[in-house]
Amino acid sequence: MRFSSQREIIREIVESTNAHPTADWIYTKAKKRLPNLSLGTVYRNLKQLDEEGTIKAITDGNISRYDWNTASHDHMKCKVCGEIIDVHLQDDSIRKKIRKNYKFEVDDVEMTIIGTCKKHK
Amino acid sequence: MRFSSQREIIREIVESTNAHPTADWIYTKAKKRLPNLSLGTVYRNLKQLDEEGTIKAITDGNISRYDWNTASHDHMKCKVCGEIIDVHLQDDSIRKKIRKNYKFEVDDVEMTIIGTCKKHK
DNA sequence: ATAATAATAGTAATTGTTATTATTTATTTA
DNA sequence: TAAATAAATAATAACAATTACTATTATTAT
Repeated sequence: MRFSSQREIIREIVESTNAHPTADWIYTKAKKRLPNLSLGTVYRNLKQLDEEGTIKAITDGNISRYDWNTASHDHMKCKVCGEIIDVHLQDDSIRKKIRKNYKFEVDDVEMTIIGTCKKHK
Repeated sequence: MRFSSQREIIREIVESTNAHPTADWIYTKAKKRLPNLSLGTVYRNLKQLDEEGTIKAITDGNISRYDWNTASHDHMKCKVCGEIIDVHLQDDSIRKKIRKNYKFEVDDVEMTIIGTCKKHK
């Protein structure tokens, strides 16, 4: 994969926030620096960055969000405000349990806690 | 909510499989019994059945699937064949941990294990 | 510097889902 | 039982998120 300034800026924007932004949010932000950026370029680069493991695509309802934090962690999603909060809940008991009981090779454990955050309960 | 034969058939179809079908799959199956069923009717009824707690909508990548099993359980998804296998991994240590450490009110814990199933590894 | 080709902008197309509306159907009321 | 009511429907259009296409531009190897 060769250098592109578009991709660099997209990566910087993802890395600048803990808010798990959508492609469109990233596009709007990047557009200020690259006025004739196009949305397809954002999607293509986010996919590439995800594939090379620089960022991680996560799924929120039926839309994609992007996380700079590629280390294993979980999310708590507030159904009132939609905020997605990083949290670490997994221990390796889950992977152990799978290894023990199922013939299934684990790549990743995705866990989202749905509920109400402290600001809204 | 009043009776409709469309909704009954949609519910029966969801309850007939462990394959976590999509709206479109349900539509195709239901269409054989109700030749002028429309896809909007399928979506509307799936939403209603989910809201009243008869079935549970789950998210797979960026599309919706539907599960007759409304009891708390987890999923293992094979990245080769796409199959979603029911599994029970959670114990209440996760909910306990959240209660202890965060001011967050939990409604639901969604956990999906991504990996390779026994048929494909 | 030049050639090869990956990445881009701009745009069209596709997919999954929701909204609209005239008509039909289940339920309530007389 | 028949008429009044309002919820549900089929058909279709609209929508939002994402992907595909193509002529042009930019990066890199020679």
